[in-house]
Amino acid sequence: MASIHNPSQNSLLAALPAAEFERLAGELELVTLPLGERLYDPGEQLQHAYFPTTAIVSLHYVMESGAMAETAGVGNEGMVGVSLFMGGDTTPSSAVVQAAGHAYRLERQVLMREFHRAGLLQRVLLRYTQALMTQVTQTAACNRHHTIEQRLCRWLLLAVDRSAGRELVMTHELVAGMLGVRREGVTEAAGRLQQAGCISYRRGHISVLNRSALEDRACECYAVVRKETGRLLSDVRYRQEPVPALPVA
Amino acid sequence: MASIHNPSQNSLLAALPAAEFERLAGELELVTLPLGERLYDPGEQLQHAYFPTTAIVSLHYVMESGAMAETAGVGNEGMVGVSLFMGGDTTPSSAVVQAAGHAYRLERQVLMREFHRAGLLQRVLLRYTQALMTQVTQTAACNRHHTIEQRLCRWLLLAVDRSAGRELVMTHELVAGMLGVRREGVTEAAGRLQQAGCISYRRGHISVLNRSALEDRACECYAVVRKETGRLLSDVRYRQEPVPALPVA
DNA sequence: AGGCGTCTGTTCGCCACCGCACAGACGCCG
DNA sequence: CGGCGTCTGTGCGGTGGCGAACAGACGCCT
Repeated sequence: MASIHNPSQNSLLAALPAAEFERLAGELELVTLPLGERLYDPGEQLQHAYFPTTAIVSLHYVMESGAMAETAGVGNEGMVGVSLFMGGDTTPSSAVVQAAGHAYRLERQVLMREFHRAGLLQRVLLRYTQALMTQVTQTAACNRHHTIEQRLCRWLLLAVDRSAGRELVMTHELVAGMLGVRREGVTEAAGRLQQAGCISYRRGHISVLNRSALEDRACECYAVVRKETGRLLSDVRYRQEPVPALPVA
Repeated sequence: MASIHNPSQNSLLAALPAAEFERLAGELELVTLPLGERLYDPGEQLQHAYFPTTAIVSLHYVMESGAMAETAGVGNEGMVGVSLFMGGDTTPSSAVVQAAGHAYRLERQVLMREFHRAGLLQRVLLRYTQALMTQVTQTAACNRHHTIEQRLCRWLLLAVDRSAGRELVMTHELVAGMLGVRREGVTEAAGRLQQAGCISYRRGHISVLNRSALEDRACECYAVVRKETGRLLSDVRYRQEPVPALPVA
């Protein structure tokens, strides 16, 4: 049963040299992450770091008014819980499972211990944190200057890049939460994209039909995030089986 | 002449134990940063890290369209150039001097060497990076949900917190660039704040008259950033001579 | 003192997005 | 198979912010 799961499905873990990988492998615990599960809440002391393989996790911030906005997403290219090794142990954000799947998790103490060995793991984690920062930065600018439709395209592309297939289990309502907009706004934008043949959807499911058309309608932010993630994690990339790989220089 | 300047005016440097501080002191170069100077541009290989003392630096992102938005500000509580030790050497953002003043800078190689000693400097820098991430995250959410007036209040408060006095040398035009809005929007919002007695301004200068009134009109984001920065840098705080210190738990 | 570049004030039409309200449709579950 | 909860479609008025255009005012510079 566990044979189909392997820590090296996560790019960060896969990037480690054999010795470090082996040392960690014994400590990694495979967990199943159901849709909607909260990995941590604002101000909460983190106990584990998560390395998603098939799951996708969304980092977001909830305002006093209840309004929310996603600041970054994490798939098999990254990890959840960077503040463990950055210090401070908590953040004002929360992390919620956006697509059910699996992840390997590591105890807080184990992660800290390995991080402070100053081996390749440290290097990989810091680089990933830098990529995460880029993503958040881009989201900040994007939120300010781009339309709902552009941001929806960007979000869909980033989401399918992290998925095995091209169908997302996702309602307009949830997407609206991620983008920090009204549900109706998503319905309208999605309707236009469907009419244009970029995507198709039915109650709770969204499929990407035409990647490049979506990329044309997306804002520059998608390409920036993708390119920068590729650059920083060089040989370590997003999972992208059926995807015509962007030439990551 | 140099006697009035001291590296310990920067909180991160001041937080170092004597031994580490001394070792660095010889390598720190005092520089004068004039308004508008660009410390780095997107994609450029960084050569120095900057630890501001009296200067304030703004990190921002410029879109293809030319529109821009600040993602974070750095004063004497922080440093510019975290990507040096995070890896990757470059970022898609740029750093521009927002308020003229001084900073100490460190050669790239020296910073790297000291960072990898894994002493307190590393710890301090990672914690600061975490605080920076909080600031960017908050900006992302704020850009999505708050009005120009609220964001202007937040921005003014963060700016005076980093300044010695309560007057900022700053035009509406520049502020608009930071907030990623039209100049006219800033003029209108500033007009209202002046009428309410929160601030006063004249051509190129803005003075904060009533902090608490500004705080009331600001969005929650100001308090979150300030509190989180205080928490992460515990004994290491924003300069705040005339400011009634927030109880930083 | 005069002149000019920059900064500020104000106005007007326009549009993306909001908040609300409600109709229909899907699909799970008893 | 019928029923109900959730999700999707659509329409309405309201508004914050945009883009453009221009008048006035400040203040530096000669």
